[in-house]
This record gives sequence, C-alpha cells and structure tokens, in this order.
Amino acid sequence: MSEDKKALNFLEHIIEEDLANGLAKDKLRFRFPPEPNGYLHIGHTKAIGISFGLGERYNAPVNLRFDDTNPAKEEQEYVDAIKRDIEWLGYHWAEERYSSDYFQELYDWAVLMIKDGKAYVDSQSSEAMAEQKGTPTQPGVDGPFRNRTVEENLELFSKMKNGDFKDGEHILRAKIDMQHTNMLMRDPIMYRVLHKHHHRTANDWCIYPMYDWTHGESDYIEQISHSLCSLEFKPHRELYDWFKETVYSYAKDKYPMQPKQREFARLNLSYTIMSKRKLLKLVEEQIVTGWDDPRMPTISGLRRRGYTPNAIRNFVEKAGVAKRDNVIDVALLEFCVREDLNKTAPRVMAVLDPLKVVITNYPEDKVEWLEAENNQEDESAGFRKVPFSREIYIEKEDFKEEASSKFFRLQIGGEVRLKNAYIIKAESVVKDAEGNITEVHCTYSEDTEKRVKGTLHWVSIPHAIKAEVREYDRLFNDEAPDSHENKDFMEFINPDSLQIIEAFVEPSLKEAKAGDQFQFQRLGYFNVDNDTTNGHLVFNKTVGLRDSWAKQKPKPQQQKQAPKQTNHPQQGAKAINTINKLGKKYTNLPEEKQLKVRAEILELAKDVSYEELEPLFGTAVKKVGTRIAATLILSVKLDEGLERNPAINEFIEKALEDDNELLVQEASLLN
RNA sequence: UGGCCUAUGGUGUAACUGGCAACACGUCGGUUUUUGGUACCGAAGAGUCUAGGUUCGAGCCCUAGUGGGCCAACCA
Repeated sequence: MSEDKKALNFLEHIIEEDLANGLAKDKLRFRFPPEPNGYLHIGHTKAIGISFGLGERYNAPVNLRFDDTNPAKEEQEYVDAIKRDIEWLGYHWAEERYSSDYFQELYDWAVLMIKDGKAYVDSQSSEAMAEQKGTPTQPGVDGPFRNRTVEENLELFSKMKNGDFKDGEHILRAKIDMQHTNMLMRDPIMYRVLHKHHHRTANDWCIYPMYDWTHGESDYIEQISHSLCSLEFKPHRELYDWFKETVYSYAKDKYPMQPKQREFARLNLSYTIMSKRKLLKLVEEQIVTGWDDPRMPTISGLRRRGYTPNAIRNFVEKAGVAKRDNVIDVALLEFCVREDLNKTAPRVMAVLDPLKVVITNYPEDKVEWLEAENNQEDESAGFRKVPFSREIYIEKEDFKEEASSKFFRLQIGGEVRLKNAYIIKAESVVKDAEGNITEVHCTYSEDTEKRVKGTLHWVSIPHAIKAEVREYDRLFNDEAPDSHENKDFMEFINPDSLQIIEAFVEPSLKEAKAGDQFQFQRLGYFNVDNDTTNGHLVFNKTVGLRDSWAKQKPKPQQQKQAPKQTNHPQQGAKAINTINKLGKKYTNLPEEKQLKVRAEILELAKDVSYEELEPLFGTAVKKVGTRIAATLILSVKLDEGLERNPAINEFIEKALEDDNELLVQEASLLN
C-alpha cells in the first residue's frame, strides 16, 4: 500500500495532501453516482475503479448512489443492471443510496434559500429564459421575475410542489449572476415541474430537482470527502461550491464536512463509442442484439464476450488517470484479457475451418484415447483424454502443398506434430473438380520424441461435435468514430463485425455450460454463450492469441512496394546524432561525467561533416548543451583545417556572449 | 469579443519540495517451448507544442503564443 508511493496519480496526490493537511483518514468517503438511464460501459469502469479503488486503498466507504432526479428517463431495470455489473466487477459499496431519498431535505433547503433571497421562481417560457441567458461569449441579462418578493416566491414554490401548476409553467432558479463568465452561474434552474411517476417516490413529488442542485447536496448529505467525476463537470464545480457553501450555512452542525469535487479525463477506447445515447441507438436500430451484445463496450457485453472482471480492472488500472483527453488502444484491453485467461482457461482443441486428413497407415476402426494436459500454466488443472482416429480435421490454413521454409506447418513431404498425439507426414492430396484440396493423406509415426518444427491442433472426425462459433471484429472501422465533425458515427459501422462459423470441437466440450471459458489451442480464447441449448453449443470468441505468424504473412507484398527507407545511417550521420544526444544533457551532468562526454564528442566529431554541423549554428539559445556540442565539433573541424566563414564567426561570437560559462569557455578556446 | 481545462516516444501514464525523462501496451530481434501462445532476454522509438524569461541547472516555475477539449438542455 505504501511501497508504491512513486506511482500516485493526481487524485491520490490530492488526497495525500489533504491527509497531510489534517484531514482525518476516517473522514475519507467516496461515491459512485450513476444515473439509472442505461447500462454501464467500460468508460464507467474507470470512474468505478477510481472511486472504489480509492476506497480499497484507504479502507474508506464508497456509496453507490443512483442519481435519479429525472423520472422521464430512469427505470428500475437500469438500477438492477448497474448493481449487477458493479458486483460482478468485484466491488462492494458501503451503502446503496438514491438522490430521491433526499428530496425532502433538498426542498427544505430550497425554501431557506428563497427566504434568504438566494432563489426565486421564474415564470417565463424556456425560450425566453434561454434568450436572457446569453452565450459563452456574451453576458446574460436579468429576467422580469428576478426580483419577486420572498412571500410571492414562497407561495409560488409551494404551489409548484402541491401540483397547482402544469409542467413547464414555473421553475425555481438560484439567484446568482446573469452576467457571470461561467454560464452555469447565470441563475441555474433548481427545480422544474414534472408530473411524472418516479421509480422510487411514485407520485409523491411533482417538482424534481436538477442535477447541480441535487448532486452536490447529495454528496454533502452523505458527507463525501472527495467527489470525483469526469472533466466535463469542471465548469460545474463553481456552482457545486456555491450551492455547497450556501447550504453549509444552514446545516453545518448536522453536516460538518464540505465535499471537494475533482475532475479527471474519462476513458475512450479506440474503435468504439462510449456515449450512452449512441449505444442506445445501436440497440434500438438493431445494429447489435442488445445492451449485452458481445460487440458492445458495455460491462454486460464484455462479460458475455468472455472478458473477466480481473482483466477489466487491470485494464483500467493500466490505463491510468490524468486530465488530458485520451484514446486508449484496444490492444491494451486485449492484452489484459489474454494475460488473465492464459493463467486460467483450460486448453481444448477445436477446428474452425476444417480440412480432412486421412492417416493411411492407421487402422480403420482403431480409436485411442490420448492424454492431454488441460493447462500447462496451471499444474492443478490436470489432464483429460482426447480421442484419436484414422480421420481427423485440421485447420485449412495449416496445410499447403508446398511452402517456404518459414512455413512450419504441414506440407507435402513434411512432418508435423499433432498436439497430444503423433507426428504425421503428408504424402498426397485429393482434389475436387475445381482443384480444391478436399483431403490430405498422411502417414503417422509413433516416435513422438522427434523434433519437428510445427505442432497442429486437430479433432477426430467421428468424435467431433459441431458447435456454432461467433467470431467478432470491431464494431467500427474508424479509430475514433464519434470524433468527426461532419460524419455521423453510424457511417463507420463495420458490416462484418460478426462472423458465424460452423466448427468442430473435441468431445470433452459436450458438457460445457454457459460462461465456461476455454482456450482453443493455437486460436484464441472462447466462452460458451448463453444462447447455448441442449443440443446446440454456441461459443463466443473473446480474443485471439497473439499471432506473430499472421503478422509475417502480409510482409512479402509490402516489401515489394515499400522498400521502407531504412535510415541506413552512414558513419557521419550516426556520429552527429549521437553527439546531439550527448549534448542535450551536457550541462546537467556531474563534472566527472561531463569530461567523459566531452572527450566522446570530440572523438565522434571526426566523423561529422561540415554540412551536418552548420545547421546546429541555428540552435535555440536556450539549448546550451547542443551549442556546446556544436562548439566542440567546430573545434575539431578547425583543427582539421576547416576555414572560417561568416556563419562560423557569427556562431562563435554569439557563444562568447552567452551567460553560460561552459559555453563561453569552449568558445574562447576557438579563438 | 469570453471563461475554464489541457499539451511528455505510435498509444496511455510516471518523474516526491527544479538535478542523467521512467513504466506499460504496441513494434522489431533473440532464447526456451508438443500452442508461430506463454515465459525470459534484448533493441529501436521522446531534445517533454513554440518563443522568450528566472536559475549553476527547467518536463516541472513565470510570460506570451499555438494546437486540442469543455461551456448557451426545465439531461446527468
């Protein structure tokens, strides 16, 4: 806990500082405040990981609080899904709360604010109010109802609460400053009239509080010490503090702690989108089968796809926390699942694209049950038996009639190992009328100790069971589909994001149950989908194995067109680069090392041409190290008989006038 | 015409009160291997957005600029 002091992120620094400044450790309290209007996605996992992670780190409570102030969009279904997802991720909340629990307390404070002249009822149309509000670059103006009397405000607000008005007729606004540079401070709305059934308070209320008012005060009521949210709420902080300080003056005895809001950049993942609204569109337009479609970046989608809580938590941890916009490479997510599944997933054999192999010297009705290790990464995983027979399937990709020496797999005349079984040698092929290979005839050898380059996975044809395999590709073809100004994210949808394959798997998989995870050897990680029924196995491909062979294949073509100008640096170019590097830090080095580096530069300078040196004369004044290096090179060149020219003289002169003693010293040696 | 945030290898994050820019992913080599996986070893790749300033010394502090983001819902 304390040994990784080095790697604190900026939020942890803030907390450490607060602790150092006297905040008691047992006052630390966090919260995760989702609005129950959609499913959680991988982006939320960052927020969850931050607040719950802090809770774990400091042994502080973390509340799960549903921010349920808008009955128009919120549903119990989402509450349930959110709880399920957080639990699945392995986090434990201290208390389950709802902003709606605080409606009465909030209302009472609002009344106090009216009495203090800090809130008023406005009765205009939303258009009129928007007009008065101004724009980010233009100040707003006061509306006609801004100076109603306290009595009038109290009466109207009470009638709003009692249901005497229709939706939209009146609102309650905080009275702050219509000319404020922060638009959120221009008399923000606190309550609107909404005759809607609420999933928790039913029909008790017909006014509902707005986010800024509710959220901050919910933090305050729960005595949250650090309220962490994403960057877009930064401008809200000013209002958060305004409300908080106002209410603090009413309730400081009951609630002594004033929460502190801090903001971090939210997580973006390459090749996907993270907006709930846009994800909802994918669901509604049936681009995907639902919120838990394995292609979705939702927690439920990832879960169905076979991602593990461990992998997701590690991913968020590795992605880090800061305040700049970011797009994290999906490759990192994939790395994290592989890392986890590699240790835990039992290995099995499955063939996705079958090619029939007949082992001609193996007896026709013989069957052997061979022993296979379940997971060499996990000794406790044990062994199982797999059946071997005369006719097997291998992967089409694993056979070529002839191939280069780089191809380690089966080819005519070549030998290859069958995983957990024998070594076979390809003798001949059978082709159909179009010339496609339909069978490969091989002979086997019982000498399994032989060294062969390749090992193939396989399944025995008579014992294989059929299974449906769903192979997924990214949902979007663009790295950042919702970041284009004139293009809708829907334009980037990848039409081939789902491939359904009829595969053959080893018989041990017959009893596999939904959720079970496996490594299909040499292919990737797969899990059993919940569409699986008694006679019909369905697998999702979670992620492929790393495949350095696949990376090699496209190479021959690329090489032809792009000889890829290798910077085959000649001696000189290399020397100048090295000198540049050495020069960069020259002034910061301890003296002893400086002398060494100086000698090194002088030696390397012999291989530098004047043409390479001259551009360095223009080095920024600030980069003293580089200028010293240039001076050193120059001294060598002058010794070698280089003639002085105006550029050289000017450079030396400028160096002599510099404030840096080292530079002046070196330059004066040239005179 | 404004306000706020932000800028470090391809990507993401570090660098405690200024002191030889580090880690992870990715990339490229190599060793081991009954998975072209894993593990292990190694390499390339950043003059820290620009220009000034302060300092013996700046990624870090100051000033100005530039690029990117956010802010005008009775959403959260």
